[in-house]
Amino acid sequence: MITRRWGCSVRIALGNTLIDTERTIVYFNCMRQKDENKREAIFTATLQLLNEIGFADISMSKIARHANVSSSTIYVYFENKEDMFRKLYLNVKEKMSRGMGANLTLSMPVVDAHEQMIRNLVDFVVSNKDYFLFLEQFSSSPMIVRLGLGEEAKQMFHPIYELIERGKREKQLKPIDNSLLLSFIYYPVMSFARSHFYDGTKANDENLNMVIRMSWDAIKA
Amino acid sequence: MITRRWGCSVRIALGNTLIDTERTIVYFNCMRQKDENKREAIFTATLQLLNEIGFADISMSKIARHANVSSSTIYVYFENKEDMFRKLYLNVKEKMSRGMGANLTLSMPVVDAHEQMIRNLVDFVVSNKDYFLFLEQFSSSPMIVRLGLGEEAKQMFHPIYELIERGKREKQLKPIDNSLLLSFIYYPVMSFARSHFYDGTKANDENLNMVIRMSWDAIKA
DNA sequence: CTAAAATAATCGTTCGTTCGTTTATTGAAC
DNA sequence: GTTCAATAAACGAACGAACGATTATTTTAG
Repeated sequence: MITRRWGCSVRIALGNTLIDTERTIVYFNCMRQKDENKREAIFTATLQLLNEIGFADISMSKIARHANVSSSTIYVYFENKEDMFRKLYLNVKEKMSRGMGANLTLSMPVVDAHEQMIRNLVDFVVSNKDYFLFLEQFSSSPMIVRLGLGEEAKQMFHPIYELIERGKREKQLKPIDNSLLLSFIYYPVMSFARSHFYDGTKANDENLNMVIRMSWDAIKA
Repeated sequence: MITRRWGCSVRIALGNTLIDTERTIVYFNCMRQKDENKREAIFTATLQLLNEIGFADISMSKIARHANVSSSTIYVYFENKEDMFRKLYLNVKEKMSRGMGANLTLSMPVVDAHEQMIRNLVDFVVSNKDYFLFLEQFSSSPMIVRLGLGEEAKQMFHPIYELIERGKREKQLKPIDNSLLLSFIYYPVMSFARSHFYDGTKANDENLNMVIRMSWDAIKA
């Protein structure tokens, strides 16, 4: 990682102090950079294969073939298979969490924030089918528990929990467990998304407005 | 399957006609019966292992070991791995479907039938954790599509669809897509069940009554 | 030149499945 | 009641293929 070089005169900035030296032994970095496109290619290939053939039939060699890299290259970026799945999940979960919390402010009335959040969720899921299918599959598998990602999973809903807490404080929402409220915000939307992909129930404006109204009817105080 | 025997005199019933013969070659069955306990043991072992290690790490040899049979014995009862998963799914799905439709009559008011159905669902899931976890995992995997069980999956909800159709006819429920109504009946309950198992949100009477009320508020006309 | 990225070749292991043999159960014959 | 022949259940061993991971080597960028 570190290469030794001789005889340079250098100026080093240490905070506000500048140090000039001559004929100093200088150590500096000259490592080859990782190609972040490859990490992304591996992630993308894994997502596509997982949604096509599932955890039962996926393998490192198939992922490598699909990503156009050598299977051993994967081990440059990840410790092992489990580590790759873990990092992929954290990556996708983070995007999903950001997606659902977009354009939300504390100054919005709770009812408007609720509507915005459901629109965010549907937008994100419909335009990121791979992420959605992966999250459904991963969250339903025992892997999420075995990799110790149970708490991470809950963290995904942080934007929803914030909204819920405020809604309860402002007496707009029922004063009940967060998990019960979540059951009527997040999960119906995921079901709606699945219908959109599999049953052809179009996620059109009319249906989306209905989902928003039904969810609100369920959770409002 | 068929054993040949000589010199019997037999009487054969063909509809109403009786045919007597002497010194006829007679073929009849004397095969060893399959031990249905073994089929059940294989199913049970598969369920437990799937919910413990998932589709990624399960194997026929592990299943066999866990079920106390030889791995080759599994192939007496099932054509191959896929066939076993298919039959296991159909088996569990059928039980789930029966469970959710218990004690429902067409003479009940829709609101009461709705309550009964949610109670059925929670009862079934809470007392059949293995079935619940398996159905969640299987339904979220691409296997259900690849095995051509997409239509079978919808059939599971037949009791709910019947209730929904009647509710719409009687103007008790919103006149919207079945899938939207399903999103606020079935899926919140599954979410509730998962909270029960993982988050310790007890599926007590208070919470259950709340889920029933919230679901009804969402779907009522 | 160096060092890490990237790879091809290969490791021992496990996979799903099949094979050949043994075991258990059957109704008929004795 | 005991044997008998017959057949499928049941099994242990073994198959080639593929697995996840490692090693040795080459390529590439600074």
